[in-house]
Amino acid sequence: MIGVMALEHAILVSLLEKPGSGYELARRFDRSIGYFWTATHQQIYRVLKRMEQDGWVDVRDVPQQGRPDKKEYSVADLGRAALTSWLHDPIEPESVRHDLAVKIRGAAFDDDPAALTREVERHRQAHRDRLAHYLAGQARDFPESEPGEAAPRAPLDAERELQHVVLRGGIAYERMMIDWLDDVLATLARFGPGR
Amino acid sequence: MIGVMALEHAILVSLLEKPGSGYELARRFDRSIGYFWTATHQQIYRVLKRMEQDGWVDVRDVPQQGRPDKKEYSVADLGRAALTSWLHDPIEPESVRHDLAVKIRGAAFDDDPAALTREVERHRQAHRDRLAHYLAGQARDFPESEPGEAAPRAPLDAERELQHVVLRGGIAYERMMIDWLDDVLATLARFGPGR
DNA sequence: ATGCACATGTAATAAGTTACATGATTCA
DNA sequence: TGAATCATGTAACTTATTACATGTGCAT
Repeated sequence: MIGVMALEHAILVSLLEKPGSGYELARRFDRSIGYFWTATHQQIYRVLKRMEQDGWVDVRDVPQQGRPDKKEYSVADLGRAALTSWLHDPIEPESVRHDLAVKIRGAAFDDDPAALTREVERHRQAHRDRLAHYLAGQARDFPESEPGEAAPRAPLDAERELQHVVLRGGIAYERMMIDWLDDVLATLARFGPGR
Repeated sequence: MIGVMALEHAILVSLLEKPGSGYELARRFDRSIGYFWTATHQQIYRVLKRMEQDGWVDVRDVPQQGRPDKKEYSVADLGRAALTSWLHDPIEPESVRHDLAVKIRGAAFDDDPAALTREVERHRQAHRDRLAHYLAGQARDFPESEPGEAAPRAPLDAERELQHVVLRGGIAYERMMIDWLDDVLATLARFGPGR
């Protein structure tokens, strides 16, 4: 078996970090985990059901005051074994899908290339927003990391260190994207007015 | 309608750059276009058939010597209009899927974190290979760009400039990934031996 | 009463992957 | 004759998206 079905594994990692309900998982997938994996609540509930049937997770009904009851999921032994197995299984270096790159090459055949400039500026702003959000998260959750320093000075526990290095990856990605979109805008400006 | 169904649009762009058969498209999706969009030949033949039915592309039987005949596809007016419409339609800044990031956070719950080191090294090598491939392509197809210079000196035609800026994006992405994977390896080394 | 955050789902559709299948021509 | 490249497809399955659907409790 090759590296497939990663949503299950992302859920397992998230539940190992902290047990929670489908709703809570959906919110995490809009935040920290969502930085490198997206999933809607519909998908999460469906997969969670299957994982429960397969014995990967345990469920516990949690009555709540002031809000609807919830089902709290936690990782069972079988789930942990499945995760370990997946972790030891090599995966293919991911194949990227960049809609925006398709649009940029497509702009050569567009009568109105100014539309692309506006679109690229929108995306650039979105990446700036995301970068600001990541940096705020880093300052809040990893205050020990000095600005300009790639790594914390003293070794911490593995879980936190690994969360931090993933966050640094997100930060590097957003910075790269902003720089590249600047390059795209400069390129568009160079031949745009002369058309 | 929001920005969906981008395979059709990637095919339209590719056919506008140069008409070709499904087989040729599949090979392009393993090369230049494949840098930012992947598709198998099965997918391409299926979508091409639908696009033909919708009048987006024209087909022409091309008898060949020394090899099987092929169907050459080219973009019809309806297809060009569909592309323009999609180009002018804003798309969401893409949601990323990084299996490797899931694995990295998951490694905190793995008995054998050395397995992740090997996996990260494999990925790092794959990104180095891809970077070398991109740089070779740049040297071959855009010799006017000086090393260390972000952009060509004299304005070229839009199609080439846009292809080049997309390639520069691929190069920036691979460089960022290699640097980040170095950071990951350093992080793993810091707490790995002490476990 | 209206809207919002919390909470959990089903159904239909679209998109993507994997396995299977065929056939031509060239070259060793 | 056997492998490699070129060329085109079908079928089954899995995954992801979109639309629809329901209900609690709190605050305004």
